[in-house]
Amino acid sequence: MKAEPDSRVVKGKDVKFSIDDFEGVESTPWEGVRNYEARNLMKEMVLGDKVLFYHSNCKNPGIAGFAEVSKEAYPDQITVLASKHPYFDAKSDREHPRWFMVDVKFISRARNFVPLSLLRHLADLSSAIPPEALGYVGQDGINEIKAMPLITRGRLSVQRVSAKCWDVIQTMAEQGGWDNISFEKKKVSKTRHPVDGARPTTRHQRMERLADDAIRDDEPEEQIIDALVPSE
DNA sequence: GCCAACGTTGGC
DNA sequence: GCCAACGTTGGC
Repeated sequence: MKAEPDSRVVKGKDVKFSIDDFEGVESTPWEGVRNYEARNLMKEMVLGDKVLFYHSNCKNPGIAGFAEVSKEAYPDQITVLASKHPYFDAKSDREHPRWFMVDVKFISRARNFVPLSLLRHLADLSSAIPPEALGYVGQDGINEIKAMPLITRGRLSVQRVSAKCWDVIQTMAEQGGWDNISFEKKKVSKTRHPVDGARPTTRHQRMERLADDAIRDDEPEEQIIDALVPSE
C-alpha cells in the first residue's frame, strides 16, 4: 500500500503520510482510495493480512515498513460526503457507498529501507541469480520481485503481494547487504521493457481490465445513477 | 460501444 | 519540472 511521505496539498488538505506519521498513530483508516481496482483489492483483504508500507511520489521511493489489516473493508464516507473534501465524490452517498477502506495497523519500520531502485535493479537482472551480497534472496526471491505489480505496473496504489514476496522483502529489510552494490538508476531507455509475466498492456487489454474492475463493483447500476448529487 | 482528449500518477 | 503510462470522461 502506497503513501506519500512528503507534504502535498490537494484542495487545501495535506495528504502526507509517512512511516513516521504511521508509527505515531499505530492504526489508521486507509482513506482516499478512488480507484476501482485498488478498492476491490481492499475488499478482498482479511483481518491480519500483511502489508508492505511503501513511500511513493518522493525523492527515494521504496518500502519503509510493515503493517497488517486491522479492520476489514467498510465504507469510506467521512471524506466522501463533504463536497469540499479532496476525496469528495458526488456519485457516492451514505446508502450506496462507492468507496471503501480498511484499517491498517503499524507493525514495524524496515530496519533497512528497501528502495524501489534496488528492486528494479534485481528485477532487471537477465537471470534469476541474485548478486553475491544478496545471495540470501535466492532465485525464488528474484523471481518474486520480477513479478511484483510494483515493477510490472507501477501506478496502482494498492497491490497484491504474495506471501513469499512479503517474506523476501521483509528479510531484505532485516538483513540489508546492498551497501556495496551499485544499482544506479540508469537513464538509458525511455520505454521499459516488460518483465516476463507482466500483465499485457495493449490498450484493448487495459480497457478489458477496467471493465472487469467496474463490473465487480457490486452496486446495482440504478443506484449509481440515482445517487444524490450535493450542491456546490 | 468506440476512442480521442483529458487528467492523474509517480518515477526520474 | 518533465513526461510516459494509463485511468476516466464524454462526444459521436
